[in-house]
Amino acid sequence: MRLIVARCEVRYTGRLTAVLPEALRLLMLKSDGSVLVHADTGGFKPQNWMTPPTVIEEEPGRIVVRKHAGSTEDRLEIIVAEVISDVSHDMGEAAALEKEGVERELQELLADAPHHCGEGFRLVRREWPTDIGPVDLMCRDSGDGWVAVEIKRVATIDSVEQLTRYLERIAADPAFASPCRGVLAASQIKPQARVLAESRRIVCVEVDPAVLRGERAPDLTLFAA
Amino acid sequence: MRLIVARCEVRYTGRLTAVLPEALRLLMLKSDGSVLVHADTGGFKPQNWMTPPTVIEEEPGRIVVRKHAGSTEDRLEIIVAEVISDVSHDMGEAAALEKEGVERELQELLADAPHHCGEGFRLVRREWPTDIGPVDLMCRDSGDGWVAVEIKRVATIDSVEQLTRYLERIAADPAFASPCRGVLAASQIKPQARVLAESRRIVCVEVDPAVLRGERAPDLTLFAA
DNA sequence: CGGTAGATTTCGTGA
DNA sequence: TCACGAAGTCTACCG
Repeated sequence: MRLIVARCEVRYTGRLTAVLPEALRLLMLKSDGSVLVHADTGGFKPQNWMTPPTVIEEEPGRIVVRKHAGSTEDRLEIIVAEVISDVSHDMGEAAALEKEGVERELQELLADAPHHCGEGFRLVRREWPTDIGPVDLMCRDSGDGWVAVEIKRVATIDSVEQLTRYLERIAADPAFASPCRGVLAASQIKPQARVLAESRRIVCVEVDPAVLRGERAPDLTLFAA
Repeated sequence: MRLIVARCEVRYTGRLTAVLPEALRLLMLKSDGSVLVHADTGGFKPQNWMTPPTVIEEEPGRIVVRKHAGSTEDRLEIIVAEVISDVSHDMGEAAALEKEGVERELQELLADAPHHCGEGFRLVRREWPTDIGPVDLMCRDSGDGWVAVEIKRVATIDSVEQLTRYLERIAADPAFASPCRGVLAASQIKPQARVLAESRRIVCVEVDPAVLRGERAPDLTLFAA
């Protein structure tokens, strides 16, 4: 990784046109071809950047980063007025991130305990294929009726639209003799999503990942213990 | 801005739990409180991070970053095994980014020239309010009929869903005596969005921002000149 | 390579 | 503060 602290002007042309007036910034050139321009503020996001694959050309006072983007070309031009610091570090391989708590884990937990989505639910299969994408969980309820379960970490209006599209496709599928209803299961369900879901007769279920993992008893809060 | 190159292990707990095994990485501490952990690969995104507002505690061999996130707390813990480099730079204010070419500009251009959305279109108002959000442009067509125009840079299935919701709300609004049709205007319309739109009798219009800006003549390509 | 869905999305804006 | 929509979203996955 090469780190350059420099007074520079930056121009980007591609999906939009942008100009950063001359100022002191950090230029980060990664070994995978990424180029990031960071200011001392602005949080997470670089002020400007280019993701791999890139071609980097360097000449005194100027760094040009190019990238093919369909029929056109993305171009990041850095005009360097003054270099304060320019160092390189060989970092080798940085082991990948291990994480839990995302939607994938929620789907695994609910697949192992589908009754948390509704009383008497039994799993038929995960990732049930339809012609517009897979339903997260396809279940049968206590009356043997079909239930399509859509799982989200945070359920929004878009989640309801997504499940609605699946239900439309399933309703149009002659393989389904009996009707299929929908359940939206999520750690958090936005109020507007809940309203839209219920207006479409989709059942909303909020699930607590800690309960599913067995780390906390259901129907108990921290204060009730 | 403080730049630390160090062999370190990183643990994050908050919206999820994540662990980065010990490896050589760049730690970026911005003056606004942002903390970013970058590897030499992985492009745009830090391997781990925390956005302001944060509280940073430092002791030998350990940096802890905290942040209030609703009822709980986000915590980023960096266990530093070996420091390779540790430098600080005063960067002052980096002037803001100036950009054009985004959806906002497209909406302004089409508001000034609504006939690009359909022959004889006249603008009634921008950001026409409905109870589920504003319609980008509300127009009248050559026959004095209502037209709701949704503007996107890239139109996807979600864009069609959004416009459909607006049209549903407008149809249910007693203030509209005559029916309102929908037009989806975008620089690029995804094929599946086009199919869904046309199945719902929504007209699709692809617009070229360069033509709207008057930089290029309509109905001419670069090769036709 | 294009399309879809997820993300600790982040980020801005308006109520 | 909350909620919604845009983003040069970026990224992984699947066809």
